[in-house]
Amino acid sequence: MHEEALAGATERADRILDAAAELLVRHGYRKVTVEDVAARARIGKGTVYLHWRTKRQLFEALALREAVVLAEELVAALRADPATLLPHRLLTTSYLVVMRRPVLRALTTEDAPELQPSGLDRELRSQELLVVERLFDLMAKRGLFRADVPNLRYAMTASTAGYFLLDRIDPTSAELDVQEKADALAYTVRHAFEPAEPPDRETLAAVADEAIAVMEELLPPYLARIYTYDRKQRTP
Amino acid sequence: MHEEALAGATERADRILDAAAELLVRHGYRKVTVEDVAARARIGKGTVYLHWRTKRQLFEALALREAVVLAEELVAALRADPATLLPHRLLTTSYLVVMRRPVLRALTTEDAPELQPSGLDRELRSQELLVVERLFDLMAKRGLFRADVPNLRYAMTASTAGYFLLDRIDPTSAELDVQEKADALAYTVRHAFEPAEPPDRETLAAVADEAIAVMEELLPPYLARIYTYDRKQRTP
DNA sequence: TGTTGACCAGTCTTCGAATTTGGTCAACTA
DNA sequence: TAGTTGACCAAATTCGAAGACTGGTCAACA
Repeated sequence: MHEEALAGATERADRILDAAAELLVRHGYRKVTVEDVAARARIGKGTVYLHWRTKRQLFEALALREAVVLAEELVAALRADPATLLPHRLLTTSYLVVMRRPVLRALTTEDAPELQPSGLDRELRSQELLVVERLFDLMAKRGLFRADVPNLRYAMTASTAGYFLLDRIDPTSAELDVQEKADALAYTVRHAFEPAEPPDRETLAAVADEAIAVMEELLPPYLARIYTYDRKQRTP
Repeated sequence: MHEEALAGATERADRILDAAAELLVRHGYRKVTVEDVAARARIGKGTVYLHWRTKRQLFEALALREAVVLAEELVAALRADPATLLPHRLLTTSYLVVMRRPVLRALTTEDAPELQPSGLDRELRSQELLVVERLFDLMAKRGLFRADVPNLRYAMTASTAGYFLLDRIDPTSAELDVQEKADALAYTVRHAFEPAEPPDRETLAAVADEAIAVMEELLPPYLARIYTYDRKQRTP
């Protein structure tokens, strides 16, 4: 790929990722072959390997692209209304985005251990963890969480996980529609972890800006990871 | 088995179930053979089939026996202190019992689809569901839950499930010890679903009695199912 | 009457062959 | 010459049949 074609290159990368996405939701990680993806993107198999070193990195790139979309949606929502930063709103927004995007849904629903974040290299992973950590700290410090929650991180994760995972286990939960579940989630988070009085408008706006900044810090390395050929990294 | 030996019979059933329990926690449902269980109980394999029609029913009996223990522990706790009926206390008590009893822990942790409640026959299952339903209604009606929770059942299930399932998925959560997790669970349920003011002592005691009655209704059919040979039922 | 283990049919495991697939690279094209 | 490709290879996966195992039965036994 020569300089001039770089734009076209990430364009092609996107086409490949589109193909991978389509096939992933239809057949699941295991049953999708690199050749299928290449064929669907109307390119040769070798060309796929000009973008990523392994099948796994290809699908990790797909997962990252979806993560970026999620982050961008959150940022957009925060810009439109800083009150989106309230934990229950942030959570339900995320929940709805995940459940409405087939790929994200497949990634959380289908347990493809190959695609779990553990597959990512340490730098990026720790960066991501750091962001979550920083967001939590930021929000906690600015009074978006009640101060006395024991093991806040764990409590949030555990209380929230069920909403994402339950349909996998208990078919009963399929009866409710996504919006109802989102409402239940919102209610739970709101009452379990938020203070009675939300912060006033100004601080909310200020913290939202900080949060946006933190999240946007994450995007460049993610984008780099998606579209830049990585000569070293080779997740084994 | 003649009349006189009936006591001895359930005694033997218990010995078999003990053997099954031991082997279940060690090797998991799949790897345990009926012959192993019989050998460990120092009886012939055929004898196992004098108690239950299938391997599956044997292990369902084991699961039921554990459920009975759980119910009894709850009843005991309720008798000792009616305030145990407060949702956050009821939940954490259950959680701690489950996590501290290897068999219950294995049954919830290890996903042996054969042992999921779905395996039980409709009558008993619906009876069990009915009990949960009735407990929920009872508690809701008497003010143990806040009145405005949307989809209370689902919200409770989803918010709670993560605490039982998370270690399976996210090894990070293994860092906290059981008591800390139980505390987090208690906090969450307490704030998410309970009213600011708990019911007064008297009504609490009264409702606890009702709850005990409801739960104890469940025990006889369970016990029957565990120890009575069932000539018809044959879960396919 | 109560117990058992030999026995049977169906299932699961094994393991080597055959096929598929991830990944490479020499040849090809524009 | 930069960029692309599909034939090619080794490794992994699937397939299939032989064999082993296990759930469940029941005639024989205690």
